[in-house]
Amino acid sequence: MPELPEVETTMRGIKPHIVGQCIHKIIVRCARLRWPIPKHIEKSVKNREIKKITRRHKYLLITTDAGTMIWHLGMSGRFTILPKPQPAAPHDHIDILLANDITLRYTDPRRFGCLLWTSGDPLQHPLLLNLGPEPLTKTFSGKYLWEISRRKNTAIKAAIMDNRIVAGVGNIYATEALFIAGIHPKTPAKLLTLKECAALVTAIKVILKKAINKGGTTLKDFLHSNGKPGYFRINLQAYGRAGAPCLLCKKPLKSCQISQRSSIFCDHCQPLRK
DNA sequence: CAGAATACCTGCGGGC
DNA sequence: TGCCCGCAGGTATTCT
Repeated sequence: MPELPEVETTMRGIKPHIVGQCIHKIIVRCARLRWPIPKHIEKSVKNREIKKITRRHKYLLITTDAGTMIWHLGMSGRFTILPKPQPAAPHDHIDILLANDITLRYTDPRRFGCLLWTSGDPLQHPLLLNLGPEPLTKTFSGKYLWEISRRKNTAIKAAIMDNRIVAGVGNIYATEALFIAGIHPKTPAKLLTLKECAALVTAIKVILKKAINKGGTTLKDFLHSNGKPGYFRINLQAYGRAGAPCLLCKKPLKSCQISQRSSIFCDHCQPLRK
């Protein structure tokens, strides 16, 4: 159930095992992910060398000498590195067999993930073309968020989860960042001051970096005989704590829905302005 | 156009 | 115990 830090950790975890390796074969057991896996994928990747793996938004881009696999983990996708072939369990939809005998396995119970292929520049793919800046770059600044918010009536939480505004802030880290910045998630974006936007952007960067660092400690777990890397969770102050006492003022945290997603906040520490 | 609802799936925990 | 319900960290697509 990956957000950006989990995708970043996944990338770092599998990278040393797959880059430079030749793809012996790809086994697709179930092609019905969010979109069907292209039929030609077997032919496209066979005997190709993996040149690099990168991340844009929550997409993992595995580039070979012939083209790029565009991979998304959806809500429940994960990769496992298997040192030798293993029987497939339920939801083990894809295996990539590498020349070094290692298998890169993709498991995804809910099948909200996807595996697509492009022979061109993956950043020009329709799914990636209109994404906003990466949250950990300088482009994503308080001033940027403030300016783009001037014409946005929508709740600030919906705005920071809009991947056209900033790419890769999911429900957990949006919830946490708003708590840290002391901003009510339902505040109309256009009401935020420049100072509040700066605080929110800083909070987003801090929480994402903290999570990525925490994920770093699990990197070694990617190479397992039968193991599953499993996602980590940093200490969360708001997400998942509805009804529990606010860590700042002890009042019970409240819950509400924003864009069909649950949002946790403290109505004392994150007062609503309308 | 913006913004909100809908759709896609399976698994899990809680209540009865 | 077993069934039913609501909920889950994703986002493209469809709607109003």
